[in-house]
Amino acid sequence: MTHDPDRHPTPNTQHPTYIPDGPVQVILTMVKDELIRAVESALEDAKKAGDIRIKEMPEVEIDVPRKKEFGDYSTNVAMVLAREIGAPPREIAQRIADRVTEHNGVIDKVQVAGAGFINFYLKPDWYHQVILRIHDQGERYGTSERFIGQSILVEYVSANPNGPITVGSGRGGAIGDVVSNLLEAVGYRVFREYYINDALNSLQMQNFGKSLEVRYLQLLGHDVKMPEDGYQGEYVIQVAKDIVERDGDKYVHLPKEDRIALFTDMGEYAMLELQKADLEDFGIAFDNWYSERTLHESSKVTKCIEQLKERGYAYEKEGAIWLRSTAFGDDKDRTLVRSNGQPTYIAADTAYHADKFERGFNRLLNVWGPHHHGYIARTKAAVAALGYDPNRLDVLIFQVVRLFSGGELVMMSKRRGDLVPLRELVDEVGKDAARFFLLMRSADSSLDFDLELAKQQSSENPVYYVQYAHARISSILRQAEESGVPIPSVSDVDLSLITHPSEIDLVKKLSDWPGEIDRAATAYEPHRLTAYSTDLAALFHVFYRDCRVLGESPELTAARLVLVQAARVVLANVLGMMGISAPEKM
RNA sequence: GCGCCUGUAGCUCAGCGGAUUAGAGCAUCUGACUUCGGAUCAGAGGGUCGGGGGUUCGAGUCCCUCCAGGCGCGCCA
Repeated sequence: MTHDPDRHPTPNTQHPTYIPDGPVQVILTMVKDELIRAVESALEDAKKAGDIRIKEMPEVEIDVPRKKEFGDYSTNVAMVLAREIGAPPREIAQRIADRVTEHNGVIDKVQVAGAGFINFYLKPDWYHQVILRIHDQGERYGTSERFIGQSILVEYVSANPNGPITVGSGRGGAIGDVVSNLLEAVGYRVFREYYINDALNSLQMQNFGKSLEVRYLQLLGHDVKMPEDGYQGEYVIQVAKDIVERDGDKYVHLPKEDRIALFTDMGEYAMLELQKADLEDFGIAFDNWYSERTLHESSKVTKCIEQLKERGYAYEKEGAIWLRSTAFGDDKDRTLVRSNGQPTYIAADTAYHADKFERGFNRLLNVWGPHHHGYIARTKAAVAALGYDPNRLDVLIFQVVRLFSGGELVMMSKRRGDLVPLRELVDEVGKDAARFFLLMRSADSSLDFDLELAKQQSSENPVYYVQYAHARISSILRQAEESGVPIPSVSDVDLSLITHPSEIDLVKKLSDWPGEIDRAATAYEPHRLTAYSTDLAALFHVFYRDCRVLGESPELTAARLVLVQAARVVLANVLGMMGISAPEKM
């Protein structure tokens, strides 16, 4: 078994890198920046003229208003300044608005509204720029170079190698995978890693080895009983069967201790293979599988403890060695080495995090399951005790998954819903639906997975709804080509024919994509993508109802084909970012 | 007892560092197909944003407190 840590991060070859070749202007940012500059210039002019008396320039924020009657963008800067100036916000807003237009070419109209908002209406040709850009950038559209030159190691799933990947871990997998995609899209070099909790002294692993050993002996007719806390799962018997089939009874006569050690090893190997396959069929692949055991074997754990002692953050008490994590805000100090001489999980995890930093990553992200929030403080403390800035480590905790079928909570015997094997879920609803549903809620919320809905092939099922939009677009483009209408080149098309409100709404949504990526990536919020994808699909369907593409005048058909093409690009990009297929036919 | 997460429409949930009249899907009711995929679309009803204080010109959003639910608090991992 080879899961030696790869000491040097290598470029990720298994996933597309979203790093663009040349400088990329993010559209949303571009327009926002222009508007910010326009407002700032207006403010400075007003200040010079004595219209507005302020000491320092405020930070100008540009928002997308909730309602489109309020324009394309708006700012609340006048309300922010109201207190300092001591004048009504609307009056200040008017003074700024009067000076804004002369500073910017994309603004069509400026309006003061509400409590003192300045609403901006953009010139229509700005939307044409969006379409041009999407065609120009294709699958790179939406990516940015914001974090170019930075690297991040994302650790996720990291289950014990003693069973199949569960639905709960699957949620972590989907989140980790898509967050990784997002981080790549904003310029990070991303390294995806699975930490194998395979320490030999771990009770879980020993217990697993014993259970496998018992199943093996039972299959060979020996009268041995499973330990009460043993692993009852069917898969343990299957692994034992495989061993009997391959090796027969050759382990029966070994000393019991040796036999258990051997079966722990063989079991782990089998489970890692199983887990890799489970994850692969779920669309997840790692750059590296990092074995906890190797940390002990290479004495990195020992060295790490020595280092902590030297730094004064590890001490001996009652025959054990403790981490002084309270020095960094943890509730209590934590045991690093038990009085029987065996290092704890935390000791290994500390060494592991040190190793991650030593490998040269700028940032670390751990995607952890619901039961690990208590470990954030101690892990950060350990990192800080070793002299690393704990702010370079982020931990994303996600909540439990519950499976529902026909309104009933699914229980597997006595097991919780999130202990159902991921494979069973994927077999039942498919990879695309499984991923979409597991991504659908914010990580902070527990997730109720509706199996019936996920299987449904109707618009009620969001993943079908979104994929249907993509298939529908593909169908239009296909039909255009079949009927001899060539897909025009953007430069040959008169985009000023794109004027219908449904067309404009669609384009505006397309223009949001770079901003959506940026926010979802920097806040580690992959669930935003599911919402964005359904919004985009909905706007396409509205457009489809209102605007015919084929059979209009050649010029209008050409313009709409270009728009439809752009929608397809973005829809495919969103689905691709989520690891979900974008079918041309369904 | 301490810590983390959650509490928004009948249900499942969005609501970004506070801001113009709180949103979506489902469910309910009413509508739309001789033409590009009806696996679609339109309209209607439905909310004291768990309660109470506070900060603010302005709070679902920030602070405090209480209540309810989930999950953690090991010389287990």
